[in-house]
Amino acid sequence: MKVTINDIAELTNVSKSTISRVINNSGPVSEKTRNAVTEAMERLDYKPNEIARSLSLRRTMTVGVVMQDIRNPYYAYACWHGDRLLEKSGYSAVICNVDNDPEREQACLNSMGHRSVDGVLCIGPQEETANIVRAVEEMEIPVVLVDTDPEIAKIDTVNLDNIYGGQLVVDYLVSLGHRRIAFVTSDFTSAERGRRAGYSEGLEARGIDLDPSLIISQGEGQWHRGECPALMELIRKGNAPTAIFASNDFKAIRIVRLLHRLGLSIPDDISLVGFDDIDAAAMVTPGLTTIHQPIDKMIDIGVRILIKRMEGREGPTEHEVLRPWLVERESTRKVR
Amino acid sequence: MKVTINDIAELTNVSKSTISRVINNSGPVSEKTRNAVTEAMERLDYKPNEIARSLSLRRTMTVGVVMQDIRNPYYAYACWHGDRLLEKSGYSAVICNVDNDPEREQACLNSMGHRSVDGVLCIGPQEETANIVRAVEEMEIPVVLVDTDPEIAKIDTVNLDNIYGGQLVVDYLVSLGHRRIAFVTSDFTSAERGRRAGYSEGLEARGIDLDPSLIISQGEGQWHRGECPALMELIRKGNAPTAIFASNDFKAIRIVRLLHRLGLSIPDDISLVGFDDIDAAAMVTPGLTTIHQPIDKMIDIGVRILIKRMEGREGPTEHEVLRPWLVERESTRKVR
DNA sequence: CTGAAAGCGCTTACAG
DNA sequence: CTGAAAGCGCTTACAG
Repeated sequence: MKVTINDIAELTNVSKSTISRVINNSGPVSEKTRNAVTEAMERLDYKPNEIARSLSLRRTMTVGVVMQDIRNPYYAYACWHGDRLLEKSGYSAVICNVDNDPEREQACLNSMGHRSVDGVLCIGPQEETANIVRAVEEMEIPVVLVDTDPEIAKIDTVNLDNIYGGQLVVDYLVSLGHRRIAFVTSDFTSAERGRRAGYSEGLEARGIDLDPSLIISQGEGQWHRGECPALMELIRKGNAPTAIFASNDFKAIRIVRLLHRLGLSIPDDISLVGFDDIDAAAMVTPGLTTIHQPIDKMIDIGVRILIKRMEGREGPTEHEVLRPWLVERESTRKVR
Repeated sequence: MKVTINDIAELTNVSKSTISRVINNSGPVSEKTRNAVTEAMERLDYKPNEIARSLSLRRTMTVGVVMQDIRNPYYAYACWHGDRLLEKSGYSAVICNVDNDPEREQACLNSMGHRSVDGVLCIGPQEETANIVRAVEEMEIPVVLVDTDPEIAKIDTVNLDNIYGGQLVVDYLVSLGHRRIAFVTSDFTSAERGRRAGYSEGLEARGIDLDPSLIISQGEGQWHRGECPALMELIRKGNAPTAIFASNDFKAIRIVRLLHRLGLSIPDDISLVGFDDIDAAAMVTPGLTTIHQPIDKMIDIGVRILIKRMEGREGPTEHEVLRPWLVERESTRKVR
């Protein structure tokens, strides 16, 4: 039923070699036959079968995008941006969601091989990076990693300077007079661990002793449920910090809710700083002071590298590291 | 470089017909040759080329998912859920983002034809439905629409009863003693228009005259910028409603911010109800009372219909309409 | 149980 | 400028 190149050949009495030439604008074709063919294609509403094309050309012009969790708006945005860039360069994206599950990630990477994508872009942090490294090494197609760093020299990566970001937060809070600054996290990803390192180093640089009771780490499950018993305990005992640094905005927003229930006001009683600058950070009340992670720039660079590799350009492995910056909103103020 | 079925044939001295049989478990193969083939495949780490397979079989086992805006967390969730279901049935999803742009949507639908997906699932409301209808009619593959209703009898659709949802809100607010209930919207999609109709009908059913000054409609651009001058004006003039019904949670969250700036408290000064029950509705402070739209169920049904169609089962066009329900949180209270 | 052959819908040297 | 032929990597009647 679907019209093929043969139908056009039959209708126009032109060989499919020539028709292929007009479709792809490859090789010389006389004006006359070109017109005839073009007209026939329009008349029959002919569209080349991309599958057949891919098989012949041995390239599919699609790239696989593997996402840890597309439900996370931050990565959904990254995905959106990547898709747009790829499309501009004539590629289309096949998005594969792996839900932070290393097994599904492995399966996904495998199927990317089967489905014959021309390259793979992995977006988002993962707890475990061993499997991705193994998978990448087995692939014959280029892979670039954005916002996840297995620290393997031969894989192209684009990352944020999380340590610097952590320091920024501490510097800023200290400049507002805060000295009792809590850090809340899950230490789930290397990004969070970097932010924690920045927190420690920032305090040290300012000559503030690190109080271990102010570092609160709990599983992602608890965060999802919106609980943080350790922090509640601290406050109940009268040891409340004057400021809280949350390892990401998602956790910061949870904290807003918890403090509100306790009758504490942000920023009057406690200042709060997040990390990432997700959309919700600006929408929430009070607006969240946070560290802006330029995910769009990171994706820009990642896509650029990937396209370069897919076009066969070799060159040394790239490891880009971008610097974040602070966005001041309404959740922080000078300590009383 | 990539190992093909021919390499296996050569290595095992078995014809590729037979090898294909063991790969697909189609037709009889002796235990002995099956073992030999399986072993060879493992040894060479052979993976069938899905592109070639698709070309032969004339089905790709992929479905196109067209999203109006994947950055919208609500639809990102829908997409995630759909992807998961499809995967369970052996399909993989190609997600295509169209950014509420009818032209990009058209292009996307066209390219879906090229890329030879086996079916298309469209998720999310669109302002204009004429083009999708046209495109769908030209397609030789099944298409089902979720949460968008062009009101065309021959396209399968799954939708929410938005009118009923709007009535639910009014009933609930009236039961709390509210009579001055504002409705804020953009009237952008048919869903919003349905909610508005429910609002009007709900008021009428309760014998409350509709006050046109309490219906505030403004473009999505203004909502994005977080402005709502008409509402501000109303309040400044002392004509504040006692409750506000926002056509979706996104707008409700904007309202929270605006009222907060005015020094008004939710729910003490004004009650607020949203629509959709996005994740943020539960995370925000105060927790947002809203109408739960069971998008996962809607996707379930949509995918089920689509798979049925892709498997060739005909049957009458389906138009499912689901009922939403109210989720009470902290943004509403009895009128003083 | 197994294999040779044709076919899926394209592209691309090669020869004319 | 144009066409016949081979090939991309699979599947599937058909014959044995």
